[in-house]
Amino acid sequence: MPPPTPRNPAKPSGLDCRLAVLGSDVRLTPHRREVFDVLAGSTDHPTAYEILDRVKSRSPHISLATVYNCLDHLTSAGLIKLVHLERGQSRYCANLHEHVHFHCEKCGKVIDAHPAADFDPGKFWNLPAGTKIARTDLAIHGTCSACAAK
Amino acid sequence: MPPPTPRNPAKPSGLDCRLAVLGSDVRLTPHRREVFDVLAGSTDHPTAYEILDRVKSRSPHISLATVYNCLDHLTSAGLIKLVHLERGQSRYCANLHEHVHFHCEKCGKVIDAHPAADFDPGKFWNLPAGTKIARTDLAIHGTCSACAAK
DNA sequence: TAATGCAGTTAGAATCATTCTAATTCTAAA
DNA sequence: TTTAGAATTAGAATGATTCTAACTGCATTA
Repeated sequence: MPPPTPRNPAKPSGLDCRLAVLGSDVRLTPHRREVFDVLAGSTDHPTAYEILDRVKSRSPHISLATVYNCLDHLTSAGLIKLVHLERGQSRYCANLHEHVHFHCEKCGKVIDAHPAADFDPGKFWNLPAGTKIARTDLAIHGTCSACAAK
Repeated sequence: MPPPTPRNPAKPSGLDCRLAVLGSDVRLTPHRREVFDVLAGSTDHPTAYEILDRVKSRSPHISLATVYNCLDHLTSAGLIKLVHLERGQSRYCANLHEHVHFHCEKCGKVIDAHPAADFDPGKFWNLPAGTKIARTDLAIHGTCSACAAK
C-alpha cells in the first residue's frame, strides 16, 4: 500500500482563503473575518468584550472564547496588534501603519499617532551589544486636547 | 464648645516620615519602606507575588493585599513605576532614571535601557494640537544577546 | 492617662479577564 | 462518503487584582 500523499493545507479554496502577512498566515474563517472587519472598522481600540458585542450584531451566536481565539490567531499572524496600556482588559488595534498610542489619563481615550519623522530606537537607548529588536511599543500618556480644554 | 482645631497629618514624627516626590507624597510605613527597599534592590522587574516572597523574609506576616496596597501608594507617589509588557501579571520597577524596557521574547527577561541621546516624542509623532504629554512608556521587544547567541 | 479617630493591615471573599476542556460541528481531502 | 483536522461552543477553571469587614496601633484630644 503506498503511503498517503501529504495534503496541502495552504491551498486557498472556498472559505479557506489565507492572507500571507509578514511570513505568517491565517485561515480566514467567517468568524475571523468578522472579528477582523469589526476591528478594522473601529478606531477606538476595543476590548475583547466590546469586539464580541459588535460582532454579535452580525453573528449573534459567536462566543467570547471564539473572539479570543480569533484575536489570538489574527495577532500572531500580524494582522492586528495587541495593546496594553493599563491594568485590566487588553485592547486591540487593526491599524498596521507604523504608529504609537496616545492614552488620555482623564477620559481613557486612545488615539493613534503617526510618525512625523523616522524613529530608530537604537539611536536613543543603549541596548547591550547583540540585542535584536523585533518591534517597539510606545505609549504616550497625558491629557487629550478635549480634556485639557476643560 | 469651640470647634476642634484641625490636625496636621503631614507632620513627620516617629513612623510618620514622608518623602515628597513630584509634588505627591507617601507616608513611609514599615511595610511600604520594605516593599520599596525590596524593589530598589531588584533589577528584574518583579511581579506582586515575587515582591511578596522577598518581603516575607523580613516580614513573614505581610499579606498580598498589603503588598498591592503598598505598591499602589508608591506608584501614585511616583516612587516606583508600573510596567505592562505582556498579558498577565504587572511588573514593578524602582529605577526612576529615564529609561525604557527591553523585553526578550525568548526568555522573558526585562532589561532597563538608558538614554544615549535626548528623546522628544513630540518630534517624532503627530499628536493633535493641545495634547499634553505627561510621560511615555517605550517597550522594545526582541531577542536578548544571550538568546540570540544560541 | 484615657478615649477617640483614622490610616494601615489582614484574611478571605469577590470580581474580572483570560484560558482551558470536552463535546460538537464544519471543511476539505481521500 | 468517510475521515482527519481545525474551528467553534458553553461552561468550568484559573489567575490576577480588588473589595470587604474586622482588627491594630499610633497620635491627637479630652
